[in-house]
Amino acid sequence: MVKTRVATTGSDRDAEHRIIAAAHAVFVRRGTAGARMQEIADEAGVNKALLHYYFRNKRRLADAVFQRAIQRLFERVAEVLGSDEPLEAKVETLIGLYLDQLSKAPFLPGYVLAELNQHPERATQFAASMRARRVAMLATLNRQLKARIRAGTLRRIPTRQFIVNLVSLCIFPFAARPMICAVLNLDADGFVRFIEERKKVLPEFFLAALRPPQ
Amino acid sequence: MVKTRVATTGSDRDAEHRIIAAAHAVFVRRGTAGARMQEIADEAGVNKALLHYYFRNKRRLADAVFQRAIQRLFERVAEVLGSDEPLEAKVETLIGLYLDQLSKAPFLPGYVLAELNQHPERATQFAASMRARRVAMLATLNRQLKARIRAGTLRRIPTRQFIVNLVSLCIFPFAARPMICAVLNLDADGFVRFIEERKKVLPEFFLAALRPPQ
DNA sequence: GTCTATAAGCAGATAGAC
DNA sequence: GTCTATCTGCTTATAGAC
Repeated sequence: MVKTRVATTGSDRDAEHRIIAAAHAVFVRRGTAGARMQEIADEAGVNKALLHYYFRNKRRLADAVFQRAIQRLFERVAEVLGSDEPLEAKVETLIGLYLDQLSKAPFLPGYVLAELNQHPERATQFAASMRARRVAMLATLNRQLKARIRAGTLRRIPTRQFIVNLVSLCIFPFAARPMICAVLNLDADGFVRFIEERKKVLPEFFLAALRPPQ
Repeated sequence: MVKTRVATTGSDRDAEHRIIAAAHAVFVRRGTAGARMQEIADEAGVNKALLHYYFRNKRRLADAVFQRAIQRLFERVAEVLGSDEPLEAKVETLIGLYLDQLSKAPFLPGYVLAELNQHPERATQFAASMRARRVAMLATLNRQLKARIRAGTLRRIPTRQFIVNLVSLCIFPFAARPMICAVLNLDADGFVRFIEERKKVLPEFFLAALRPPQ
């Protein structure tokens, strides 16, 4: 008997979808080693055995979740970085995009970084899923920077340092959220306001750093 | 019978010291949930039971390691941030100190961030160990920035954004090391060179961002 | 496809000899 | 203080009914 699929939105479609959504939530907050299949089953509203039916074992489920996570985290960002938009506009677009996107998934960066540090094989998985975009993105950006430096309208900076600076300033506050909240004495609401403030301050700050000397 | 302590250096003093050094290594690379008492015992060259003799259980051992880690990561940094050194010098000192220190313990930031994200109770522990320095540090820095902004020798920026920017640019490259190596196609040696380059580029970049408009 | 029940393995923790 | 041996409980994974 074929089950009739009702067109519903989002998280309560079919069991498989509910499971991976639940797995995402649990892996993100506990890390792969800390996550429990039982907790995922509970959160999905199904039995533990069903997780194995769909994903065979914990490892495969974790792989699927990680793959989804890096896709979410970098898909649109890589597009923007590699686009032909002028440099200043690109920086502003990227900061806005990142801060908005991460505001909606503030624990994603911490999860991805932890996975990459604790499971070396993830780095390979990550590299593979980046390979397609990596080269084009670097080439475009490199060309833009070189041209502007030659024209004297940009402070001299290696492309890779430019990228790492930009990404650091966007991602770190989320990855280090508990640390920042402790040091700056912020509650959840205070952190939201901090990020709102950051949306205004960061583009100014970054663009100022790019202006040539004198 | 009292054991005669021979004055040796570093890691092979007594069993307790060997255990915590081993625990540090294992917790840092696996995370608390992924770490195994057996692996720690092996790395310390003692039996599992001895870990329990000295630290009673895994939780207490993990607490001790985490406490050590945050102390190493922030002790000297907080001193510099709260000192009365002039602003530009302070920035240069801090960047140099951070990049040098983290070059020697490149996995520490990833571990601390992961712990803070995955174990909410750690945030409390962290906040407690910061409380002493936190207020003084913020006050000193705030005073410096305010004075310079009033004098027109500094771009207007909220103190907390200043701190987060500075810390992001220093710590993130280490916390995201596997990610950065994948995107920039660096091996272990390439990463070291990247950081060396960064020691020169980052102070310029950061100080440029602080210069007032016009 | 989804469940219940259970097997199999492992990790943390303790008892007790030396 | 340090070891060997062992227990207990938990977690993943499977068997098999519906």
